[in-house]
Amino acid sequence: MPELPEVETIASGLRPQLEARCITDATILYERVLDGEWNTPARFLDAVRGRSIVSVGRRGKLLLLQFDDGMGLAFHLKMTGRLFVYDSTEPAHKHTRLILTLDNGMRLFFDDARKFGYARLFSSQTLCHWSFWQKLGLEPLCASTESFVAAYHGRRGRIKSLLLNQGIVVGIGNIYADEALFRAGIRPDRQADSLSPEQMATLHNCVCAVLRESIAECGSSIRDYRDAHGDAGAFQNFFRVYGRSGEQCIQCKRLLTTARVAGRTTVFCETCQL
DNA sequence: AGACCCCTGGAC
DNA sequence: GTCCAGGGGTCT
Repeated sequence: MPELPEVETIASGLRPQLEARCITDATILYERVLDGEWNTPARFLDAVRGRSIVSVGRRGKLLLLQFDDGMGLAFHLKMTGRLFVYDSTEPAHKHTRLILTLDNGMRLFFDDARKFGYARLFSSQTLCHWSFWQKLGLEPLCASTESFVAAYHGRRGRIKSLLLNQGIVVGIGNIYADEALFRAGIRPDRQADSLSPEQMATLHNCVCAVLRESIAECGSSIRDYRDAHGDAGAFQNFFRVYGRSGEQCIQCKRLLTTARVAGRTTVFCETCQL
């Protein structure tokens, strides 16, 4: 699934196609794609028709369409969600769950093979009752190193599971957790409270570096991810550990180790990461 | 911290 | 068939 760089890439691609457009209609092909207070087709349709999109943004791994009156629509793509804009001739695909029709005749498709993703309408009122939203942590690329280090201070548990915790810092998933920890020379199973502030500062630098480099490559395409134009990203060609279990460490040439950390497959180098 | 759960599809 | 997958929620 899309992590921060992938959602950022999708937002960049959708922006010119959606900004200043009006939503004239919606087609719900899978009812459970709707989340939140407007989670029935009737409520959703009634609330979304006629809204104009003033901006396309991202918060953590959520893609946001902001309307003009404090309302908005949030998409969580989870593992296999995709967003594309097509012209009116494009038929719904096998995994299309939601279609928004625009005032220029184009249509925004939300496709999601595994049905984990959702679309959630929100208003400034309802946003405060959405606990996932309320709990979201720091944006890593906006946070100062001091605030990043402070956010993890006093937290217990393995560092990788804390990196995956969206309540502390947002946007990091399984790929970028492993890649950042390798760059920082930190084992994924290290207890976070055993790391020095200097090591945590290094980790912040590595998190930012890997996220920025991935954004520059339009994200990582392993299986399902495609940007808003249907194109694959290229950052998978630059992975140092993710998906390379059993291959040689690029630094020390020893074989990379695979483990299960925080319930996720984890690849790291036992020599280079301490 | 772990074990499930939500689902589907691809690799083997 | 079995196992795996860019996420996150809940329950023990």
